[in-house]
Amino acid sequence: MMELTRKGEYAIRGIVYLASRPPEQVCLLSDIAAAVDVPPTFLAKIFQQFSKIGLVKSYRGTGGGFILGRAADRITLLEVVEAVEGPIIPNRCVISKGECARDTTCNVHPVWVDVQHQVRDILNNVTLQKLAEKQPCEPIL
Amino acid sequence: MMELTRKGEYAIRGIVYLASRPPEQVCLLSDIAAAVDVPPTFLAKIFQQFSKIGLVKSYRGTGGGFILGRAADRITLLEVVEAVEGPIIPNRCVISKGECARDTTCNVHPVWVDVQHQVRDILNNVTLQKLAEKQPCEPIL
DNA sequence: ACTAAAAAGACATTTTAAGTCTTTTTAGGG
DNA sequence: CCCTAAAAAGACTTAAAATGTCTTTTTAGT
Ligand code: SF4
Ligand code: SF4
Repeated sequence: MMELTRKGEYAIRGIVYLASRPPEQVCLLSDIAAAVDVPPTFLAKIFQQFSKIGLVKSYRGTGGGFILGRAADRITLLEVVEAVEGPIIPNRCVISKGECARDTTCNVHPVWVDVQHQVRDILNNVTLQKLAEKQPCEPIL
Repeated sequence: MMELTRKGEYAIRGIVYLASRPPEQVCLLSDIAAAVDVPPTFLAKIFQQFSKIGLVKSYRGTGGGFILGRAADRITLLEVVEAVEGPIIPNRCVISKGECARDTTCNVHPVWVDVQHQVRDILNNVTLQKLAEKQPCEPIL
């Protein structure tokens, strides 16, 4: 249950890789796809979605490619995930009031609201910058 | 993303209803299904799964039906959900070490581990007893 | 004009979800 | 012992979503 799809996983890998590159450096989709081991045509679809909402900026034609739409420390994992997977919905009754007729009396409903908040909170506190930075050094065991 | 299936939703509704009935009282599947508005044949499959792992106890033949397998305060929502949906897996790299070759260096991996723990923690702290109890009284606004 | 690259959208395949139907097993009652 | 009520088991069906691919179009640099 609650499993991220491959699309979501690929999306994260791709944009984290982009965040790890020097800013302002335009990256070819084919290079990103090769680096993160994702089918190029599939990653293309994903980056088109990113582009539409401004998470990345695209340049067409010769010398084209992608750069981040904003600084890496101002893009959260939550944004990336929701861009391709849609909103975090542990159960349909959290979509909006009235989705389930029982929601006013149901004792389970608040649990899903809680889950939604916790998950969103975790993902919202992780930036692409943090994800892209190299491990400084292994903790001593 | 992360959406409970109908099967999971139906499973919860069914067993919470059972928990709301007097203990030791055998309930007909058809009655439960009608009460929680779930297709009886589908709920039958769900309760068979419950029965196999002891979450409910079944009696066959005339006068048969279902009762809870344990006291309602000793069955958690986590158990119910995992019984029908499988384990809480936000991403496949949390299934086991080695599922993703990148997991030792990947900065995203610990985020999914965190999500898994938080969600499991929430669901594990809700018992069927809490879910079955009637709202005592509305909080005064 | 030629070429490189992303955008758009139609198409294909596989897997999962969401049930249904039929047959079998079990148990109680007359 | 037979009849009936009920769950168990398993095959089957249909619809939707996931996971891609392929082709054509647009854009931009040389
Ligand atoms: S958890 Fe409660 S409110 Fe939410 S869908 Fe289920 S019955 Fe409805
Ligand atoms: S989050 Fe990291 S470790 Fe997990 S599947 Fe993705 S790349 Fe692998």
